[in-house]
Amino acid sequence: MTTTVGRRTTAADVARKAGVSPATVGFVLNRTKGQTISEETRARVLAAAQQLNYKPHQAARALRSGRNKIVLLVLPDWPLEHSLRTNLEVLTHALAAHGYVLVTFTPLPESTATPLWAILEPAVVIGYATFSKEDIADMKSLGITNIIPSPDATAAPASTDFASGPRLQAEHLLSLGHQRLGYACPPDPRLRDFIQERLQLVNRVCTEAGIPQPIVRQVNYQDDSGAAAAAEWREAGVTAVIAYNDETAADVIAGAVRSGIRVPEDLSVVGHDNSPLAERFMPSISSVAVDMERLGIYTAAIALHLAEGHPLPDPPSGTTTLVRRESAIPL
Amino acid sequence: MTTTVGRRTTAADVARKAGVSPATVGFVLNRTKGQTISEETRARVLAAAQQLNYKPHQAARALRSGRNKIVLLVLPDWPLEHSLRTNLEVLTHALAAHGYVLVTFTPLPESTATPLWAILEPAVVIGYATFSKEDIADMKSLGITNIIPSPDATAAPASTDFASGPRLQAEHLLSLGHQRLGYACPPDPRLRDFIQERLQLVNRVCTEAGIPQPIVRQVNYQDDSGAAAAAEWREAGVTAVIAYNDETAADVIAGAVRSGIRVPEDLSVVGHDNSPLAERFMPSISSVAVDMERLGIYTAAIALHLAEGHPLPDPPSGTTTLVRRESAIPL
DNA sequence: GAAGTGCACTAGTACGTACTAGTGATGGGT
DNA sequence: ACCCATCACTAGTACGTACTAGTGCACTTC
Repeated sequence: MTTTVGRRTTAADVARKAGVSPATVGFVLNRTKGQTISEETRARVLAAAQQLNYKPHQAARALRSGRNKIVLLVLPDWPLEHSLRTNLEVLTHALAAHGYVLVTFTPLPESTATPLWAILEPAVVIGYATFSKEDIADMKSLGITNIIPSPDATAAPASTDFASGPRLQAEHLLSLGHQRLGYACPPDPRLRDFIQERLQLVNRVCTEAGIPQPIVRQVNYQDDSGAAAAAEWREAGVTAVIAYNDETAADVIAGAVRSGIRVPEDLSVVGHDNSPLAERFMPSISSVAVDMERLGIYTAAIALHLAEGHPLPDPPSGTTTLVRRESAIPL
Repeated sequence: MTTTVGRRTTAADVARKAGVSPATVGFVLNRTKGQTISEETRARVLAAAQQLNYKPHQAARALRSGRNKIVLLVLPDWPLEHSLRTNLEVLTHALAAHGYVLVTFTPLPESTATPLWAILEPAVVIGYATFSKEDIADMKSLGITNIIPSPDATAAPASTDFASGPRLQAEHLLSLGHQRLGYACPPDPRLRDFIQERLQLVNRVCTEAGIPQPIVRQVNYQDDSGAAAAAEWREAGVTAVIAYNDETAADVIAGAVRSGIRVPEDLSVVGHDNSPLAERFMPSISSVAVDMERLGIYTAAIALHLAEGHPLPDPPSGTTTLVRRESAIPL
């Protein structure tokens, strides 16, 4: 209840109250190794810090130690998938457990504003899109070396497992006996590269199985592209469609049903992300679920490995599974 | 290309290169008012800073000036509505335009971890849930006085306009001639207070219109509560249902349709949030759209007002509108 | 020509922390 | 009795910035 207006409590205040030097306070509070402090003094310092409600000034700490406890997550400027939200939460809390703070940031392509990493100078930068050469050079010039995915080889955090999603979609439909597939993707130009990536994985499975590659169509809920695509697929003998994500799957189903093609009787559909939409839609949508919980924890582990030298755990496996629902049935 | 390993470029380096004192560098770069610097010197300093790629050390700046440029957004630990995502993006960029950084944070109820505001000591804290007395006391003890919504009266950022959503839902159904209403909400206990709030707004409209208050039912996609609720409503003569959000609306529709009650012919349904689900669902769901773009800009303006004394704009109005779709028709 | 005024700068310091180098005291070994 | 090691601390400094309190100089005013 000491109303010392304006002045914040510093380590010096704690030192004065505990009757020791500021250095001792630092040793106690930071558990500095290589320093021996008597149990009695330690207790006195701790008590004083508690009573004064001492909180170290982060800016001063960062200035002195030359590093802060910020992890910057750079998100792409494209529509976010539902599952990312879980991922963010898990990542936030896994890092917070070690005193780190997760800051998210979406750079706008047209913006000339300083990227956030120049302002925050985070201990680690995680990119959910890959960084450009210029970005990496910029970061390195700022002394930021902990970058995920690592620019000089070594593993990407989660992309390995993400790759198995499209594979699962294709294999699921093949195992149901479908031989002629369609692929549905949203028209959003920002997604182009990702669509290509997923599509290639699907193509590879088809090639391996000795069936033709899927017929690709863009589908949108704002027009009748869903119905048009469904008709074309039907014409071509397609019996099952792989959708880029659950929303696109819903668009395909809506387009098909509205033009008299039954799902799943006439056309099976598989989505991706296992979003709430997939569970709620009528018919409910078979989809690929990614265990964001474990992936988030793994990403946090990589970040802490880079920042603090924590041991690096093995990459998780089996984080991607297929959830069977109503929208896909055997041929 | 000077590979001065490890050492970062400081204002002193710039000063040396430009042949001036470090103070002058500060004056030029910060456009300190009350200081006159010749045009020639200014240009020389700017050029030197550019060449050395000088970026002020944020921690040092924060330490010296006593304030940083972080705005902390505290998000509640409840399922996020779709619209929030847009809101976040707008807020992030509106603040970034003035050099501020938006950090989001979700405290976990069971967690004993230090709240993020103690670590970051942000210039402004924005809460999308209201803060507890303890939280506010904690912030004040850390010298954080810029809190939104303001603990000592004055306006909340967006809640005013959020309040009109439930009102719009009810008025829309009344205008379609419905006299006996149902209210559907998700069972999530974390949402209880918000459901209560929205429900009361709906109740008020009903009372004003002289019709009975809606019959409230919890609805969930995991069981047949949707079908059960639909049956009970029908029994009671309910012809239209207000849903807490679009997901709940979808649950109601799914439950009704699966048990033979047609939507909208037998039962009209109105959602809230105008999420992608509302557009895609079959039937598509009439819903309340909130203009997150404008609300985000307004929230940023409040934050900048508190942090920098920027002028406070008038609160936006008409940010909430009802989008008519297939799920609600005249009685 | 003395005093005053404004310009264009500089020297130097404080912010709060983490940590290095050092200091006195105690104790063990020979 | 002497030396050295260990313990338990303390004095003091550097981190990079923003800004206060000057300083020297040209130029005007009476």
